[in-house]
Amino acid sequence: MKIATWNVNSLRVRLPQVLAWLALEKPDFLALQETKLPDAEFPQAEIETAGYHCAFNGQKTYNGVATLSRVPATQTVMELPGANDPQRRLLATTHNGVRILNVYIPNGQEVDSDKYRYKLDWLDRLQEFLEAELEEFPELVLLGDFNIAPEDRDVHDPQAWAGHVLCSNPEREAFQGLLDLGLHDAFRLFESGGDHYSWWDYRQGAFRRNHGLRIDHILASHALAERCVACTIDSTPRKHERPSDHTPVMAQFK
DNA sequence: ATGGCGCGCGCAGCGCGA
Repeated sequence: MKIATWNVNSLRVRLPQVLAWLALEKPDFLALQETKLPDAEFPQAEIETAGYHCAFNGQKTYNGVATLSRVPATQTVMELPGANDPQRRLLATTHNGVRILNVYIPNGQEVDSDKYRYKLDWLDRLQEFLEAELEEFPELVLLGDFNIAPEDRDVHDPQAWAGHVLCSNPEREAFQGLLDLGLHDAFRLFESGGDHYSWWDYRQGAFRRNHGLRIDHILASHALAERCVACTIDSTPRKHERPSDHTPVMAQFK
């Protein structure tokens, strides 16, 4: 079983790359973030032709998540409990007993801004939701664009980023809180070193210089982590013409 | 110190991302 996540920064623009990547890697699941299109404009026919079912939770212009899968979804949830939030950032689905929580966690813009407070509040609500979900679904994956670099080894220049959004202590503590509920960072099951990133700024030749951050994650419950045999970041799509600034992360389970 | 790129919207230039 292969499970992947990719922030595509507009599915309209990136659809050809997504279809090519599906054909090449043949994952069982692909969680997309920043689809940036309303549900009525979701390219369902093209993706079904490629052999995937689609669950999607989108809006115009901003945000939007979708989960592509070989097995159709049941038990779909599109809202975190406890808030009436118009931003489409969550999609929870079940596929033959495997629970997939696809998230586009808020960016936060700047520490102490309103958007930063919204991010921390969103993470609090995710923590509560995840706790309940783990009781119901032992085989669970929480994956997506977390907009958090969990540790300094996930940052190309930790000194420059110290205390800034994506690296601040409250964000990192919230990330650790998710792990403490019983999740494992799949990438760190296999690789303890630095220089492995999932996002690079479009500017300053950041990709060429490997000036990136590891902010896209696949977190697996105990039951699935025991079966995890690989987790890799595929940087090849970042080399394409008109790339997303994020690149896919994929985990394999026996 | 600032913006640097790419996207959406919509037709100019701005908000946003990270």
